[in-house]
Amino acid sequence: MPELPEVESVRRSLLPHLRGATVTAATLLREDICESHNARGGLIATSPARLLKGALITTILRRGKQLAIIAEDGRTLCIHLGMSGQVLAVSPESRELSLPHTHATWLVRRPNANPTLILFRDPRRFGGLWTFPSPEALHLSRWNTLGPDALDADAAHLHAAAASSNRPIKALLLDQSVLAGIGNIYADEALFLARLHPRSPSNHLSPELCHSLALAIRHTLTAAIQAGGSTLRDYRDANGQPGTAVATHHVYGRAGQPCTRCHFTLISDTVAQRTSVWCSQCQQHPNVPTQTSRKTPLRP
DNA sequence: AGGATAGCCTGCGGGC
DNA sequence: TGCCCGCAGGCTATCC
Repeated sequence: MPELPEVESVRRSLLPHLRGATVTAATLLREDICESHNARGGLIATSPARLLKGALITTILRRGKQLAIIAEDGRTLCIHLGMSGQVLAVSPESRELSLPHTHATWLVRRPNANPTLILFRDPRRFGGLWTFPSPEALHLSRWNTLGPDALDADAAHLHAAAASSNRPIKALLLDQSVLAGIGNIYADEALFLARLHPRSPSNHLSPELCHSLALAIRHTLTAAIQAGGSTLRDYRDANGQPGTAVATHHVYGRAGQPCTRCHFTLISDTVAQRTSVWCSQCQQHPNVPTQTSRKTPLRP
């Protein structure tokens, strides 16, 4: 469930705890959730130093659904939350230390501040940690497979990717190599906003429809970030705060309820191997492209 | 080669 | 009450 807006919310809530902080201890409690890589991408043994022990943290990057904590000397820790992962900043005396499925911890200290304990939890273990000697090594061996960040969704790029595929448009949106950051929730929401049927063949989308869709993606993700992300059950930011974006969902989780636009009953079915919800009245397949394709105005 | 599918893993809710 | 089943989900490996 952590998709781009949730991961961005974690990044923003984590940054005040980590920027300018020194990592005084790094502990891996479960070895198989972490992979360490050398500069060429080869696998090497994980150590506290590779998990940033002794490092001064300068910033946290995000690409799609992945985070990267960057140290002044270049050391880079990539974090993927999978579907149930959490990064929590707590007091070192906190009881949350004993939460089950805590796989790694970092003790960090900022100048003139009390120490903070950072926890990585991931009950379902679809997430994980990856260490690299530099941000370049991360890009080389991991982030190079990702498409542009979905916050920068661009009509021309989307159209180019769509034109070469007849997969349903929803499958294209979920493909992280096309656009990084969209998951099941925001795919459905963006398609609703763009009035596109999730089963629309990608190569039937006109440049105008791709423009509407890119706009809808950016709008959906930006609004969700402002709401702190969608908390269905587990999601929390680094301070333990849930997000309120669920209240703004038009379709996800609303099957059987009336469409917020036309009041028809929203339907649910499997598209691209994912439970999908849409309005059969508002969301149409695009007409097969013609010389005189109509512009479809984007109206929430 | 592109696209569909299986499998990973745990927690929770529904049905019996 | 307790058990079992199905489902949720991102991503990789594998198959067609």
